[in-house]
Amino acid sequence: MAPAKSKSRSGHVQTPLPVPGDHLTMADLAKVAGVSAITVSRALRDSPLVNAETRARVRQVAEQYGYAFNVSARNLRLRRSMTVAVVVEMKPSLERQMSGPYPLELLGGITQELTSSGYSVLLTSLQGGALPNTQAADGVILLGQGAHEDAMHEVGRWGKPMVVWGAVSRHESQVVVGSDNRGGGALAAERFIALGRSRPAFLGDRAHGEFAERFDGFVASLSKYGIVPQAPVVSAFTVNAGAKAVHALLDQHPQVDALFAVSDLLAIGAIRALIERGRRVPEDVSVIGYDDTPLGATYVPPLSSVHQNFVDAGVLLARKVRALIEGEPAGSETLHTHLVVRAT
Amino acid sequence: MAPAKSKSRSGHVQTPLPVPGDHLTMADLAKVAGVSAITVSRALRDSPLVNAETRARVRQVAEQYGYAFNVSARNLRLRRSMTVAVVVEMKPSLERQMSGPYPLELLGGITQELTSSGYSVLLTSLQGGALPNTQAADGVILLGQGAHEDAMHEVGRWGKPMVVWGAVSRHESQVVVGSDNRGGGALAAERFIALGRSRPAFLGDRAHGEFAERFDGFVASLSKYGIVPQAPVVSAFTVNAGAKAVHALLDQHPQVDALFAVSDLLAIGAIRALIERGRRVPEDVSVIGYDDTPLGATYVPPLSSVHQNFVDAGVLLARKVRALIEGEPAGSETLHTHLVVRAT
DNA sequence: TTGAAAGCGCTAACAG
DNA sequence: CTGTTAGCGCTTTCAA
Repeated sequence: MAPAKSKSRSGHVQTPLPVPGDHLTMADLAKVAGVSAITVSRALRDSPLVNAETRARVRQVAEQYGYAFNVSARNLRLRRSMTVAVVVEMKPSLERQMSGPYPLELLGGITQELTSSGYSVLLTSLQGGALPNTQAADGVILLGQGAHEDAMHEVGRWGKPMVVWGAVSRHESQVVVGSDNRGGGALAAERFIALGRSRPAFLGDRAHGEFAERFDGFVASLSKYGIVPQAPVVSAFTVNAGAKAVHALLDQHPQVDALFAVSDLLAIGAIRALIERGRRVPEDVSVIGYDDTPLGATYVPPLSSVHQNFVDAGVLLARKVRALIEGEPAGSETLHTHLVVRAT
Repeated sequence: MAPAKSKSRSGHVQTPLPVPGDHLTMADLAKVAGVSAITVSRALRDSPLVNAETRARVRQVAEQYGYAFNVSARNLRLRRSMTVAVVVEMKPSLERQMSGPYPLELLGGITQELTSSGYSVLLTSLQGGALPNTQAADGVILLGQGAHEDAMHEVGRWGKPMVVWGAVSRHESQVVVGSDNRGGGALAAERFIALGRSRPAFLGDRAHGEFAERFDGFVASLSKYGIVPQAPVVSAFTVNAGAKAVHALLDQHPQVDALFAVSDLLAIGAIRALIERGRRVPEDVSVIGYDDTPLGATYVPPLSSVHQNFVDAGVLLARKVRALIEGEPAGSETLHTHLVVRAT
């Protein structure tokens, strides 16, 4: 009395043939298609080890029966998860505001590239410790505003392929993708020079790796013309912080004629302060922001800003983890940056 | 000659005991701790079916040997993925701008709630069709700006627990979480009434479900005072669209004295247009935006806006899919909304 | 080109 | 409280 396999919802012991809508396995499909399970597996993966005809038949059956591939089984067998964990700081705080579409575009690029190559994207934040699921990822991408040194070390300890978004120069031993911050700073400097400005200032917290690089590029380019910029203390990322810093700056250096801010938000705060102090923008003071946010673009006056393509950045991050996971080499890389000149 | 198991990196056939740093299984831990694999499994899951002492020993060994739990194996065995797919529109387009921290906060809330209850968050976009990985999720959360009817039906067809972020009233048969859009509209209306305004207008595309609700709430509250608002055509989400709409509105109805916009961006565009047309804000025209973005809060003048807590919304979405997955009931729900009164 | 056997690491079900 | 047995669904050998 060999008990017939009867998972089918139809439930007839005499009908081992599955029914569309059932929960199917490759073995079930195999039965229907008159082949073995391994052949189904091959057909579904486009293996060259299967006849084109057979493959077509199998796929057709799979389609018809609404077969759903079991990822867990494959992963268990392959000892891989085909998953990349993305660690993001999702709690916008006062000092560290996740403004604009920036992180979302980055996520978009990552997701697009990774999913189209068969990986899936696991979203995680830092709080709460590493989940088993996160630890099972084949690789990790670290986002956030660059201050995640601790996270970097923690994740680094897992010994997994890891790629970081941030300031490239800071972490020699890691694979880092970042925009060309020095180049961005240089762009702003050159623009100011072209406009004949000679008393520029830099607005941004240089404790932040990426901003330090922008500052360096800014300073280096200006120094070719014998100019040394002011660099007032800026405590935060917000419009108010920008305004406050500029008020303080004007108290000390009323002749400032150009401002380069590390974010559009800061730049907007700067413009506000300038206007409150009777300066005209751009007649008296030129202002350049960073990130080219829609916010800046549609501000009055429309803000000139350094543009970075975050979607591309996301794609690049994804490619690099993938390379690392697959044992190929990958190095740090810097993304091209350009200046969008608008009214300011 | 029974071949000794020798996965250990140490490689000695005589040393079946694993070594810290190896790739370990529960069976390996079991050997070290002098128990069986199932006991290890129970200990690690805090099952009551295991002695406290045994549990402690097992956990200690696991810790010491750097044991990594294999999620795939558990998922295969349990026939679950412990994963929730989040479908997001990550490509900010011109008409549908993902402005502000909105989607990221939502994601933050979702991630926080889901990961802390053992689920992981799988990020997916719509393009490229449903990946096997996505289809394997135990549940789905649909984000995006509400126009994802097609996605909703597609995902609905998978027959998985699904929760949607958007306009609650639109989809009776689905579990929808959304902010109290009608309430938000009413809040704006009441504020205008309190300010003695009598010729208000609504700014936003009513083809969008959530905006239609805001409009309804706005109209309903105003009607109690016998007031019918203007509702010019607004084509997009941007500052420019807001400005354009208001210019057109002023051409037709120069006496407008209050504007309620469905987004802060739109509201800012509106203020710009008002000023260009010589109107003072708020002396001549009151303006209220939506979403209470940092952008609006720090604008000059600081924008009054309807606030919604997106982190809470994310948490709620997460709780509801989880409930659905676990077979508990869950209904649609509306989130409290309040008006932040600033200068406008 | 196809198939049979084996096993990835875990846990539910049933003994003991 | 602990253990034995079995099997989740897939794919890498190896053989035909």
